Amino acid sequence: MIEDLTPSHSIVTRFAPSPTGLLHLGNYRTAIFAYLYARRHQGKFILRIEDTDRARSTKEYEDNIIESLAWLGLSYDERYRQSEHIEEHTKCLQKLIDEGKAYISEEAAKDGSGVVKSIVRFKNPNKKVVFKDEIRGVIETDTTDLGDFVIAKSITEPLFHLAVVVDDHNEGVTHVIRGEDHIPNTPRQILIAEALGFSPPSYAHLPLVLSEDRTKLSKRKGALPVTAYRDMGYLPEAILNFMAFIGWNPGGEREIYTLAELVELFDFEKIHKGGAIFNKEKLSWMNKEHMRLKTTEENLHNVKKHMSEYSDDILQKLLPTIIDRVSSYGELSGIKDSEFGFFIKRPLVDISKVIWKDDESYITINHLEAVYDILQNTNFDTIEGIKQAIMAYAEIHGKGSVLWPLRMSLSGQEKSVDPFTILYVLGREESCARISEVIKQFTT
RNA sequence: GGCCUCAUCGUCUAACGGUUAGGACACAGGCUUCUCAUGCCUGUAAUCGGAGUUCGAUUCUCCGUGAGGUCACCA
Repeated sequence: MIEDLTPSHSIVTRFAPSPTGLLHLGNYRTAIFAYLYARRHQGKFILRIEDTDRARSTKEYEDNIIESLAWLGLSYDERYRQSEHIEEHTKCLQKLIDEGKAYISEEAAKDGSGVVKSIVRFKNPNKKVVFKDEIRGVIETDTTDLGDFVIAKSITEPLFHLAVVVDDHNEGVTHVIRGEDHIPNTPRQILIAEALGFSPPSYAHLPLVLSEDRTKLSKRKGALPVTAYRDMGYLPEAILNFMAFIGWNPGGEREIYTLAELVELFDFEKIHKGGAIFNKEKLSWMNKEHMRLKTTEENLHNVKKHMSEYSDDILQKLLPTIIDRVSSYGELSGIKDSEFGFFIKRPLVDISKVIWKDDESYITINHLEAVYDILQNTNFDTIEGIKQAIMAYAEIHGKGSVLWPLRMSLSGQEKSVDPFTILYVLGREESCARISEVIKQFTT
């Protein structure tokens, strides 16, 4: 299941989510960038499930992360749970204590239970920490006001900062790519790394994905999990393309790229520093662009999932029209009845609406009968052929006068797909049946 | 509030000292059209402010202002 895809591992990046809730799209953008950077340099991409908070981590959330990454097509070379490395963490913790760089402190638990716990605090050397961020340049912090921060709940219960530093080092992570909200954490982690004798990795802090109000995107601001987009019928290619373009751009005016192309072009230099708002309208547009890039087979497959009651024959013939009318496959569930329902269910036609503008009803009947006759000798193999046959007549007698009644008779709707497509999809038999039905209504 | 980070159309962005500041989304108008939807064309719209540096600043520096992030025995 876990496969090693790459021969050279000079660059190692990781995505380190915490399975304590459903991760939203913004969280996954970090994974996209880490993936892109690793693949760009034929490096290694690791998925590390950060479950040191055992109480809040669940298998369900972990599975969702794995599922989401798989759907997006972000393959990793290694996967593990941080909890599997607790021995390593404890070893490092002990080393720090032995060397006087950390100490055990007996303190009352913060949960108010009154229990006294032996937490481990890091002995802050109170120095200035300077690191060069790949995106932001030199960042300098005086760590004095951090105090002796807690690095473990107990010797066997490591906390975030310690676990991250030890794991990144042991896994040979060369580039820590994460959100800007981690900048304040970086000095602490560098301090721990130095105390352990590790040379810290490079850091690249990404600009945040923002909600409409310009604050960090979050679930309560309406951010959805990746799997929700999957279920709404979005294309992973579009999600990838769109998210990669929030805060990054290869330059130039082209906007639609495949994952492979993004890998080719990815580069820290072009990453923005400022946060960017997640714009779902543009995501819709981009999704539609990617739908257009899909093969007929792929689109048919995806459309079927949302229009299961339609026959393969209808779907196949109607596909271009269907794709034109939605920007995600999921939208089909909402519009299929009103837009396409008449294809599978013969409509009730209100003959008062079949007449074009001020035409006399006998004119409408004549046109309908004429079209009916034309259809008898028309080849139904292509829309174009049908159109030519009908238009030869309609051009002479007035397009509206002929086409409107035709379309109304076929669809029963004032607004619908054009009559030629309807004819093509319905076929001669059903089309003529509907036309003669309307003629019959007029004459009785 | 302390510390940190950031700043081009409403939004996503291009421009790495010299452009009528370009593109896309959205919006508005028009064309195509039997209707709807597509498609095509056009338009509205931005360099936060102030000092420098420079022959010349969106671009470099500083100061403001504004915005965001972060200050857990979460990650």
